[in-house]
Amino acid sequence: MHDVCNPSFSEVSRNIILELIAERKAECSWRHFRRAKASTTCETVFAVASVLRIVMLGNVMADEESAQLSSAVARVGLRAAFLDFSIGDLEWAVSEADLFVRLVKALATDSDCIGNGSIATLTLVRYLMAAHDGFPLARNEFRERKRRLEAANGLVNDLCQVADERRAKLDVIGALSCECFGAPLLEHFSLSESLCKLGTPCQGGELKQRTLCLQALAARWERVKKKEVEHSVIWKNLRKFDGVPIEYDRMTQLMESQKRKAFQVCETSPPSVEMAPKKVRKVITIQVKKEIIQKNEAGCRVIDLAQEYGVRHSTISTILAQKEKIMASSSAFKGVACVSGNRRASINEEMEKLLAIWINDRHLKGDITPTGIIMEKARDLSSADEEEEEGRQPIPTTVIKKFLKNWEELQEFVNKNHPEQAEVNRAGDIYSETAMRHFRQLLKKRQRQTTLDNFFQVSAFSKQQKIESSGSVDQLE
DNA sequence: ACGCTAGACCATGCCCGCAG
DNA sequence: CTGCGGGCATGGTCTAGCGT
Repeated sequence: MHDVCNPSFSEVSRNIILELIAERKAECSWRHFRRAKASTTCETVFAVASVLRIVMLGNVMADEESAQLSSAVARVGLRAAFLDFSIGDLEWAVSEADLFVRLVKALATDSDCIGNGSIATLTLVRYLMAAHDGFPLARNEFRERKRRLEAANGLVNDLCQVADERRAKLDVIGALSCECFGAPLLEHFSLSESLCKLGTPCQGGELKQRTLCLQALAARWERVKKKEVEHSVIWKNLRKFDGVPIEYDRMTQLMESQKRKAFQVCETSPPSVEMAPKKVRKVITIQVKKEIIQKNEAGCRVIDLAQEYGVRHSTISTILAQKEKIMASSSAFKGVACVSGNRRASINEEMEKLLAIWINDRHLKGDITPTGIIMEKARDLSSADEEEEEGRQPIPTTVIKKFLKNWEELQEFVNKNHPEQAEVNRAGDIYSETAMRHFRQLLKKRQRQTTLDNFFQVSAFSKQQKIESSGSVDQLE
């Protein structure tokens, strides 16, 4: 660790830093930087300068960049590499050099800069920001995160294979940017604009103006992000990746699942928070539930069943609590994954049974039943069920017919004799639509059901006849 | 097509009773 | 007291239905 009192430091490091930032013509950043150098260490100053270079030039991990950095280190006689600076020094430097941090933040959120940069860039900036925001990371943790983020870089490449390359990469980097800064990526803000707005000397009211500019940019991002579903998908998955590695297939599956949802508010929790893998809700079918109930009745313990079926013990308890309901229910279609608990299930079960009987009957007759006809039949049966669902006393068909006839007569009478026919017609149409339609449909359904019943009776009768006739033939033989 | 809502139900965490 | 089995309350997720 070198002391700042080293008389040669100021001039040498200033030159180096100016050299480093010359490419981007951001000399002004030195002025910000200078405020922090007075009592800090050489290593810290150099480290911050290195970060500045990384942020501005993009990819520190390239061999060429590393060589330049080593050269710079050699020239000022510092042994410290940029990854080896002390966290205490960095914290101090960052807290003192708030303007510098703002600059780094602004530059690092620029899409051109980040887009050309590496994950390592973000890692280092993240390190800066973590220290600045009060979440200092232990060195080992920092390195572990760096390792993970580099692995995440591989994930970026995978994503690029399944999505638009630049888009996906920017999305991931944007997500990483969120994670690094707790602030979003300003993806449409070019580097030159950043430098123009933020790279000039920051003094007095101008600083305030620039702060407002940053806030405006943040607001701009807020508008952009709401339209970007993929951002949240990749963001969330990157968070998961940073916590617990997830398989690529699993991730794409999650992406498909989450694309259906609206964009959720970008999370801004501290970067050290690790996310658990997204849980997947399993659906236990009626068949499986029945198996569970039967095994339990045979003496199998709840805990064993839970282990066997890979569910929580309380889930088994819940199933057992609903034992009667589950056992009473049935799926007319063997092998069909009839989802238990679906609120439509109970309504549909009866309909399924009737439908199965009907289809079986047609199969026995050698008919091939088209899907459309099956669906139509299902609708009919379902309608009949709904009528019973109401729980009211069924209205006799004759009463409905009489009622409808009376209504038609009433309409006819009013139309003939009322002075304001237009108004009456309008009111009559509304009433007919809202009240009378129900009874007309009810009558129609019953007529269909009667036809079906007749059909079943005829079928059953013909089958019975067939059986009897074949039996008599057997007897004769 | 999309968003909202209600209902169903699995997952989680906490609590209680019981046996050793 | 401790560990285990089971129940209960609550939250999260999914799906169907409905309105716009």
